[in-house]
Amino acid sequence: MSNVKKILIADDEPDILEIIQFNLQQEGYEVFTAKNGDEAIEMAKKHLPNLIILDIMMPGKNGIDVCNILRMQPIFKETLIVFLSALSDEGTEIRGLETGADDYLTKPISPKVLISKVNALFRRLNNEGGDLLQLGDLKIDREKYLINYQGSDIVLARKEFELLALLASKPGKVFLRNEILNQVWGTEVIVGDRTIDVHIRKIRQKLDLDCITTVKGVGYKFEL
Amino acid sequence: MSNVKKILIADDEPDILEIIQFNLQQEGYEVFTAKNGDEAIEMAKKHLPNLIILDIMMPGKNGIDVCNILRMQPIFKETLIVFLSALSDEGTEIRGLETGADDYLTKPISPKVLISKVNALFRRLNNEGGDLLQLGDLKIDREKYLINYQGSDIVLARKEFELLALLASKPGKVFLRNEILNQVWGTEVIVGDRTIDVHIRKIRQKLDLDCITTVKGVGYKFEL
DNA sequence: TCTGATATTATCAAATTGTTAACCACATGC
DNA sequence: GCATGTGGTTAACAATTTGATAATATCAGA
Repeated sequence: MSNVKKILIADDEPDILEIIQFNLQQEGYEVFTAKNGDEAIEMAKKHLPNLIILDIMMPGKNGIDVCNILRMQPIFKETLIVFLSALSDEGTEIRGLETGADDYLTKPISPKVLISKVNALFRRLNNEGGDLLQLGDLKIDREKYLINYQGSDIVLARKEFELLALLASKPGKVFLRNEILNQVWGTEVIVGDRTIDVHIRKIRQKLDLDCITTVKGVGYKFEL
Repeated sequence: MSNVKKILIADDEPDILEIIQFNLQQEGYEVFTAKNGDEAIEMAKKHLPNLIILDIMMPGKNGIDVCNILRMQPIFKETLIVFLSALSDEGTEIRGLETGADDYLTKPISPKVLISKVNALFRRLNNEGGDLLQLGDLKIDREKYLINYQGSDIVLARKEFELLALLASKPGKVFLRNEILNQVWGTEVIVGDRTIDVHIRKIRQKLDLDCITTVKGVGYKFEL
């Protein structure tokens, strides 16, 4: 996962949208916004955020609808989703959580508390990877930007490193080309598809270990 | 992680302790209780619960102290910790979350909501498995894009995989040719009917398992 | 048996990826 | 300022795989 976490906020009140956006940006997150449910789904598909904050009551599709729709797609299974609602109704809260949300927050909420909650959510998500991956003979140190295979260090360029680190973060999982582009290159930059191939090739070359498998028409995966 | 989740609740009010314990037990969790901070730490070490619910204000060590002490030990790094407090003070909540807690709940809280929250926390922790269908000897791993039959992996091309995954998603259900076209090929693309047959054939060939039944004039269905 | 539907096979077109070389931007050291 | 090296991207072409279709064979039910 790239360093900067992406957060999508969906709310029909521009003021709230702006306040939350500002505060989360201050905290170092990359923030996207949506004014309604449909826009939220569109933005989610486009930017593949790590966390989505959904207002429940929005014109058109409401937050719970959006959550349901997203959760049906495998690519959003891991995505953190929290509701942010003025409704402190017990039934709604339960329904929200059972839809597959990770938390249910009620308005009004102070920016500081919101940030604490967001940080807490990410803290746990991050822990799954850790800064040092060890996979058989292969060690990947994200902090020191170092690869070590069978005791000897291997120098990878930054993109190569990030690409390998991403794939290795979930061995076996197939990363779609889209996912890779979003995580390694970010949503801003647009690069061609061949670019990924070339980097994959370089990694395969430097690690003569045959650990990256092509899944044609889908993406790549890491496997020892 | 074992099947039955263990939960430790620490609160100095016996009534609350009992209500929560009862409700969580009803939900199928194994519940331990502690009446104060020291007891909480002792029970945590003894039973290694998956989730600890801590009251903030307790005689002796308060909840935040307990959280701090536990989080220092590697063995409790993965343990879910949530605070449950009558203090809705913003500063305390932030401090609690920054201590390394996963959530901060405020009393009074309805048992149903509490259970929803607890379930939500466990849901994410469990997700390590990813999404895979298991049908007898046949495993379909959508994340790893892999078919495994009786222990050996089978490689399917994308359309083949998607087609099989679709049929297998509802064993027994007959999928009309139209449905299949819509789900696998999308509404945009127009392909002939024979195309489906050919893909079905390839799947049948690769899995020598006879699991796809033709329903003449209607469609196909998956059955073991 | 006849007929409509599906299975099979071979074939071709299209899509996807691998590979190499070249290019540009940028930093470094002379 | 100027050569040099590195990293990242792209273009161009080769190699490969996949997907779709047509043609033919086969099957099941009326």
